Amino acid sequence: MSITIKDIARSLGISYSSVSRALNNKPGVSNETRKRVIAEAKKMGYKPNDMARGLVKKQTNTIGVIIPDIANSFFGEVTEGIIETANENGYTVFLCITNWNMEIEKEYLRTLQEKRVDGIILKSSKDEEERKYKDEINVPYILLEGRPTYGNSFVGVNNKRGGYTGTKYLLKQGYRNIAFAGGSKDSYTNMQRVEGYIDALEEHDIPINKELILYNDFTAKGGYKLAEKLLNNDKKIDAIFAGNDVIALGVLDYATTHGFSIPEELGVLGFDDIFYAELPQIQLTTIHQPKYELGKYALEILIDDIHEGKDRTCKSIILEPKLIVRSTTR
Amino acid sequence: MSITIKDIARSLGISYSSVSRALNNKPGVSNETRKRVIAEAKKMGYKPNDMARGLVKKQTNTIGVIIPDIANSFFGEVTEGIIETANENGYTVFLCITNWNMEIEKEYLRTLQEKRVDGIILKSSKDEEERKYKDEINVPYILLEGRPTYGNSFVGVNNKRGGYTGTKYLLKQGYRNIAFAGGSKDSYTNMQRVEGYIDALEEHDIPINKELILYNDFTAKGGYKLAEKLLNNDKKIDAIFAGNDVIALGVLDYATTHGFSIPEELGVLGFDDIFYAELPQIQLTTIHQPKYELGKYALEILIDDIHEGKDRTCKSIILEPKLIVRSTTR
DNA sequence: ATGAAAGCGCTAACAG
DNA sequence: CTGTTAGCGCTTTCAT
Repeated sequence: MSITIKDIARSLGISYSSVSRALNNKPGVSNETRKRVIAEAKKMGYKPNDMARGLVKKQTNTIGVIIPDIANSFFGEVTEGIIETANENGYTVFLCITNWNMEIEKEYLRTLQEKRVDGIILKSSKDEEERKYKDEINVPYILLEGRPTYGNSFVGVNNKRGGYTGTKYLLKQGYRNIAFAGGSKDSYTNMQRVEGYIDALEEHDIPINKELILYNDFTAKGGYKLAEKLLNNDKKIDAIFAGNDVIALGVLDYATTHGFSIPEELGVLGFDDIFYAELPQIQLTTIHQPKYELGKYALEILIDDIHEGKDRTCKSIILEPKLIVRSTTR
Repeated sequence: MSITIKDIARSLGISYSSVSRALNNKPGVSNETRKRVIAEAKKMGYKPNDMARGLVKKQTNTIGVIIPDIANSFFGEVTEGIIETANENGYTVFLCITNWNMEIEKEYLRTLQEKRVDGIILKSSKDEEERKYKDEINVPYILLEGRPTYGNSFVGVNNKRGGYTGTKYLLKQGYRNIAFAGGSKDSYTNMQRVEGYIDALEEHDIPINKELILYNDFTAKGGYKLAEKLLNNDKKIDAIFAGNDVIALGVLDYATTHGFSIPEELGVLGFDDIFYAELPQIQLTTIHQPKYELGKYALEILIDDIHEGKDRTCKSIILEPKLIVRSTTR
């Protein structure tokens, strides 16, 4: 069917190991034969078989990336950083989308290892579960944006700091009754943001009201529902810190369609700084995360881990988030 | 290093072909041994090697997807449809992002074939080039959203119809001096939309003004630049039909920040209906494409092609786009 | 039902 | 410099 080095060896009347050497730029072939081999290979339309090669070399130049949701442009941008950096380094990536489903996540972990990927970048749907993977994962893997685990490399931002910075800013702008519209409770990053939020309030001697800290999921719909719960009563909430930008979009949706004037009557703060946050129609004040860089660093560290092999050191990169002031806060 | 069927055969004192049969649910093993094998495999933490398997079975249960840009949520949603459907069918996908770069695209085509993917879904960065791939691609592949090519399966929407429908609507709403802010000239889909636009104008005996049909690329920045060119003069343009939603966002950006009242003074129409188009702050009137379905059908047809093998028939699915009226048109 | 053996396409060690 | 050979881990005949 498809043509192999044996075919081109036969066609040239030489041994196929010579063909292999020639094609791989290995020493041990005369320039003469090397040229002939390369020419013949091209002529015959030869395409090396990576599986056969991988089988003997025990490496595939392939990595697996597991993320919960690609339509969310936060992950879209992170993924872009990963894939582009991977390609620059000669790796191809298997992209796996879990839809925040742990069963699917585990299934992927299995599949990727059966495909013998050289490494895995994982954003777990349930950060707490990550620790249990230790024994199940036998290739280098790196945790992305979750809970740093002992013994594994990690890349993420300082979420607590982000929560703190954002809340401090809202306070400084005169907001006093600030709610938190979170994503999943299972999300470690989400809870870190909440902790930062609490820290800032306490620093200002504002009592923490549990009823103002709500969770749903990381979608616009979730944000809409939370906004409804928070605003459709007499709680007099004057600002909502959203667990991420997509949630914030949902909050804005509810608020604008229900007559809240923004930013005077209600301040809205997001987290991530996705592309759409800066559209003139949105102008969302938010905590910026360096998304592309997150992906880039994740991949670079993973490659280091792969090269270091069995006794790799555990690396950790924590980037600092940054407040971006736009128009949804006064 | 990693454990193999030989290891588990040795540990059980049986031949490794029996192990293979047991693990693959093939006949030819007693239930007794089958159970023992499965238990032992689990106990030893055995993970089958897909490369070895693929080498003999000549199939990888892997497909390659090549798209220009994942950050654009149009492709994000299409990709989601592809990946989810792939997984449901037991396939894993290599995701390749070309950044609209033809060199990278060709490189990917090579790499994917060396990885012996079972099939490829391709959205080329330059639709015209697709035809040249015939000889270079030796696996089933399907064209996504480009120019249907003789001899290949295809999935896309009726772009001409979309351009026509949108323009007719603008006309009906009383807009008369309608410009087209396109993406790349190399994009067949883009040009089809332009053709539909022209058809509609001609039907109303409105002369075509080439100066009102401009091209840049499929980004918000591109849209912003085109809007500047179109609006910053005395051309009295009263509506802009954008090549896609992201372009439309750029157009809206320019228009709002330069004091044009929308939709009275200027109507804006997009194409795609990405998630962000329906945000209350945006409310973009646009031509809806069934994105998830596009991906889903693409994958399903590809699988059919793969199963049909050498003498596969060429299938083609053309979906109808649909006008969604929101607030950027009167 | 089980085992032995061939072979998928390739790399790498070993002779010559 | 070149050819022979032994695997990589697995599936699949073919015997037994």
